[in-house]
Amino acid sequence: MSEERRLDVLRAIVEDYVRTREPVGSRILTERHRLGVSPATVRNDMAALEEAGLIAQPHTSAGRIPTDKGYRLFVDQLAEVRPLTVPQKRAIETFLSEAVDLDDVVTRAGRLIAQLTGQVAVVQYPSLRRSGLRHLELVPTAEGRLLVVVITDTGRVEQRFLDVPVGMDDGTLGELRARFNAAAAGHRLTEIGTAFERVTEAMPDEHRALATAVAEVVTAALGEESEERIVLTGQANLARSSMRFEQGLRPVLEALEEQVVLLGLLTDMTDDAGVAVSIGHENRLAGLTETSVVTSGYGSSDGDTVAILSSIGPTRMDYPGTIAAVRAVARYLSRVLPS
Amino acid sequence: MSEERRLDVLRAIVEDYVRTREPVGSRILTERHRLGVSPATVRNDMAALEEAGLIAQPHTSAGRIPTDKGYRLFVDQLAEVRPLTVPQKRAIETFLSEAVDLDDVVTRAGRLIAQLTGQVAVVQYPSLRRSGLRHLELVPTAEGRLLVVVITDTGRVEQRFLDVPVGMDDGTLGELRARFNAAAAGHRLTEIGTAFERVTEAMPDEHRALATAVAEVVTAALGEESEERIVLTGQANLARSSMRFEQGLRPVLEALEEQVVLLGLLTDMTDDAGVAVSIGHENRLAGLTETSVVTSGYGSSDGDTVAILSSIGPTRMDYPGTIAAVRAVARYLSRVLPS
DNA sequence: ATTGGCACTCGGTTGGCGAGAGTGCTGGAG
DNA sequence: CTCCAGCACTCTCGCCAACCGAGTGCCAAT
Repeated sequence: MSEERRLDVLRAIVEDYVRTREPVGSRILTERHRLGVSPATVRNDMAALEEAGLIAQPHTSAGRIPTDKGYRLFVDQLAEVRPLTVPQKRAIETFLSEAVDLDDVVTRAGRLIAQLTGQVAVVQYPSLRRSGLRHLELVPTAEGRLLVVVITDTGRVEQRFLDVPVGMDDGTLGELRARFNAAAAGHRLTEIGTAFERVTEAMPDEHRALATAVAEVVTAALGEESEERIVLTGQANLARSSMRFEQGLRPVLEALEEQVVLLGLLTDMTDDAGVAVSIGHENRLAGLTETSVVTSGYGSSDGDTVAILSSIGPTRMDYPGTIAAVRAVARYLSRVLPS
Repeated sequence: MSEERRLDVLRAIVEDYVRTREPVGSRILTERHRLGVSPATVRNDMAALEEAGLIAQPHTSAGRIPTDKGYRLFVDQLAEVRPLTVPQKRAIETFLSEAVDLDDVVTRAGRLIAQLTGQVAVVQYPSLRRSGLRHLELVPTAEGRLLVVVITDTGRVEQRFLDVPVGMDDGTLGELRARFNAAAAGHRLTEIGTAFERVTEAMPDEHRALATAVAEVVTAALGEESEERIVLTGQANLARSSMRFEQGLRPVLEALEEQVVLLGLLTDMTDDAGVAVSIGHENRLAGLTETSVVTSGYGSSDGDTVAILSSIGPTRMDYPGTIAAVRAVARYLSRVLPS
């Protein structure tokens, strides 16, 4: 009983089941896959695979379907990488390069993933905490309010209002702006706290209060976990006939709306290098036990990960295709990101 | 055969059907609604209502359900306004007032609507074209690129990159910024084109090219239809057991993802005054023929509509409750919006 | 105009039956 | 030791018939 053929059988089962979404039996398998052996032999292999927990049968007299564990083995060892077609690559490139600002880049990336994979796409905005500061702007508004605008080198713009008790003139403001910008230039947003401290200390007494207030607002705004934003696209794909979830799609949609939790999941599973896959019950989120998640980090061209993008679909998904699409978009995105 | 009682019957049918989501028959009706007449009489009224196209029966021996036309009559004449409870109002107020910036306001408004109505919420960002300009910022980035940041009085921030062929010094940039800001102060974004023209004409020759380029980018960016952004929340509500669509929810989800078309629909149906309702086939969008849309404009406290928010659910929805929720959120939103 | 009575219609459910698909097992061949 | 053909067994699915109940429409009586 060759070990190798058993894996061939598993691969054949996964591929067939993904394509037809019907449990696959021994006869069909031998007809469609030139395994060179008879159905009876395949049945023996199947029994072994089932014993190992890699496949299961929905009911006694039905074919087999892969288990989560089976998919895992398939993804790790059996799946053949299938690069995107040239037209697909070109489509990604042109569609992304047409984007006019960061919002546009992120939503377009989402559409792209949703379209290429036929599944749900999740794209995170470049994380503030992993970005650098490009520019800090202070805009006085009518009454005693100050608008603080932070522009990162990944293109994000954040704004906060600040109530300033004392009046201030444009000169002070200009100086403040210049000093802060000089102090922060090139630093990661997480590191500017100390740089700002030096600035505030150097300010003349009468303006020190204002300076500390600004510094506080900026660091507070950028430290907030809640400011991690994501974009969701392609939910309509979940309702396609090809996706039937045992539990219905309610739990899935609900899980997707818990953006904070969802983002946590994605962050945890993404290691810096390349694409990560989480299958079925490997997802700690209850609503996603019938789905698999394929994610990749993306970032500036120097390889730093500043955000995550991913595709979510049923465990019975086209893993090679999805992985290829996610990887490709992540790469192009890294190239296109303002840096 | 009193006309008035016939309408009572219609109202009773709508209310019962909305609550139980089951076709309602003559017996049940008399039991639950103290109409003071017997089932047989109700049957006669029902026959008349059906003749008038206000109700229908799914199959011969089932109760009646309202038609789109029936809902329309109900909404226009029969529905009793039901104000929100005090706790609900308070919840709206506190939840919205906790928002830290415009993004936050819009997403919170969406969550609120989705939660209050148990349906899908659509919230449009304040339209650029109907906003005023608060501040224009020019930020030079490393190479010969200029980042143009536009801040509106509704709190939106838009940004565009601009390639500038010639070198430029901070002084020129500062002057340009000052002039543009002075010229645009207080104007609607749609009107700043002419104001900008005067600025560019007044510039010395060597900087005129740069000035026109900036003016062009700003007006182009703000004129784009595509820059109308919306936020969608509560899709998970569509999958609740209480919502069964004949055609499944695929067409609904698809319609919701066509953001441009959807926004067009909402814009068309919103008249400046108050809440508008569009029922079933009144929606021109094919995917939304089984749904009803309740929208309201919102804007700054002076009553101008700068954006739209709405709730979308099955035609069999709680109209009074939905209308009340949409109206309330729109009002609070108008108060909270920076102005 | 309203009402009680009555025959009728039709969808939904239940139970039984047969066909088909797939399995596990066993015994024999290479 | 591996492979394979044959066979009995199991279980789902689709079909059909029968039945039940809810609800209607109509009519005659008040």
